[in-house]
Amino acid sequence: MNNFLKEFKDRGYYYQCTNELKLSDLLNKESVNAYIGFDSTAPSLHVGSLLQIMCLRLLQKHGHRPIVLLGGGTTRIGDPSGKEETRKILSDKKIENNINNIKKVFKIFLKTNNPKLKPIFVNNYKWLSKLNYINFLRDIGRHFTINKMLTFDSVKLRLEREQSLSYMEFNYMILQAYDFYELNRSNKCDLQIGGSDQWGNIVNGVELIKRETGNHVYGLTTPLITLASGTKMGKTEKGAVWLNKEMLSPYDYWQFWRNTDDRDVLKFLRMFTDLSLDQIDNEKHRDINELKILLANNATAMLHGNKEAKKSVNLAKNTFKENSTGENLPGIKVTIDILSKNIVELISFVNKDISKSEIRRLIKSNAIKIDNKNINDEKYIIDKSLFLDKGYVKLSIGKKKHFKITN
RNA sequence: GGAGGGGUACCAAAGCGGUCAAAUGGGGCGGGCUGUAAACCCGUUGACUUCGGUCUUCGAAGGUUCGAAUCCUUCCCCCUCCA
Repeated sequence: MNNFLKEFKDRGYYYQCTNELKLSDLLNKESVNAYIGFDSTAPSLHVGSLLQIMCLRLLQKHGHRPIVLLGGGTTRIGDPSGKEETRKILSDKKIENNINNIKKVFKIFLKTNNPKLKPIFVNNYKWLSKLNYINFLRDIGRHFTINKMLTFDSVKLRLEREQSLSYMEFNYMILQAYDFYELNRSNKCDLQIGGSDQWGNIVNGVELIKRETGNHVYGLTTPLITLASGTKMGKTEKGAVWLNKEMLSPYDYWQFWRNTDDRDVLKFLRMFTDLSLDQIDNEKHRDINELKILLANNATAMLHGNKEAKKSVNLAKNTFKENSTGENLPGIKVTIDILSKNIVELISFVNKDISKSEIRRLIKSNAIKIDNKNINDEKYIIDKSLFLDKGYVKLSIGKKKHFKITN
C-alpha cells in the first residue's frame, strides 16, 4: 500500500475510499493534487475541522500537494449534509472576511517553502458565480438524476424527518461536484478528501468527472470523530474550540486538549500530533495525565508555536497547584474606584460576560476566592493591604478561572 | 387556492385566564468526590437589587379583563393534507 495511505489509515483518518487500490497506485506513481473544501460560515475554523487540516498536512508530508477550497460560492448556498435547518445566509462581505481569517490557520499548518508542494488556495465563488443557468443545466445537470439524488443521506434524512429542504440546498451537491470537476480541469486535482458526511457529495464529483472527461479521480473520507462520551468533537456555538487565537486563547486551546477524556488520549495523539506512531507506541504506558500534557503541548505548539505551548503548561501548573500564588496568571489592571466597590463589581469588571445575578449566585455557591480564600459575602471589598507584599491579588472564579488583579 | 396543525427560555418539550420568571429532560454553570478525566451525587440556570422587592420575557402589533403564555383581532413565519 502507498505510504501516504498507510499512515492515513494508521493514524485513524480513514473511513471510506472510492477506489483504494487505484488511488494507492496513483499516489505511488506521482505527486497528486488533492483538495478539501472548508466552510466559510465563521471567522475561524474550529477543532471539528482539524482532522481535515491534518489530512492536508499529511498529504504534504508524503509529497503531494494540498488544495484548500474556501467555499465563498457554496457558503452562499449552505450544505444540507448533517444539518437540520437551512443555514442563515451571510453577506458577501462577511464571507470574504471569514475566508481571509481562515486562511491564516492553513498558513500555519501547511508548509510553503517547497514551490511544488505549496498549498493552492481557491475560492469557488470565482467559477460558481459565473455559471450560466441554462448551460449549466444542459452540460452538468443532465448527469444527475433526481432519483439518485433523493437517495443521498443529506437529502433523504431531511425529507424523512419532514424538514423542508429548499431547492437551493438541494443543488448543493451538484455544485460541490462541479467544484471537483473544475479543480480537476484547472489544477489537475485528482483527489477529494472530506468528512464522512461528504461522501455523497464527493462521489457525485467523481462520477461527474468520469462522465464529462473520462478522467478517473478519487474520493477519500475521514470518520466522524465522536468522543468517548458520545458527543461530537468541537462542540457548538458558545463553547466552540476555535483555531484562530483571536477567538480562543492558546491557553484555552491547551486546556481543551489537556481535558481530553482518558479513553480518547491515544487516539488523539495519533490524529492530532506529529509524533510518530512508534513514538506514541513507546509512550503509551506513561501516566495518563502526562500523556494528556504531551497531547496538549504538541497540539498547541503545532497551532500556536512552542512558546505559547510552554507558557500554557506553566500557567496550568501555576493555576492548579495547591496554594499557588498565581504569578503567571493573566493580569488585569483594575482602577482604584472599582477596587473600592464590592466584589460583585470587581468580577463584573474582570469578566463582562457574567451577569451580576450570576456573580451573586457564584458567591453563594462558594465559587469565588481571593488569594485562595473563599469569599461568601457579596459586599466584600478587597483590603488594599493585600496588594502590599506581592503587588497583586489572585482572584479565582470556580476552579479553573484565575486572574491576577493589579492596581 | 382549500382544509387542518403549530410558533414557549440555550435546545427539546409541558402549560392553555390568577398559585407562571413559566413543569420536565438535555446542555451550561457552580459545589462534592477525584487525576484539571470518566462515572456518580447535590445545587443552580431572565436582568437589576439598598435582599423588602423592582423591571423585561412565551412569533409581532393591538384589544378584552382587576389580572393573559393562556381569550379576541390583524399581521408574519413554519408544517401536514387536498387542489
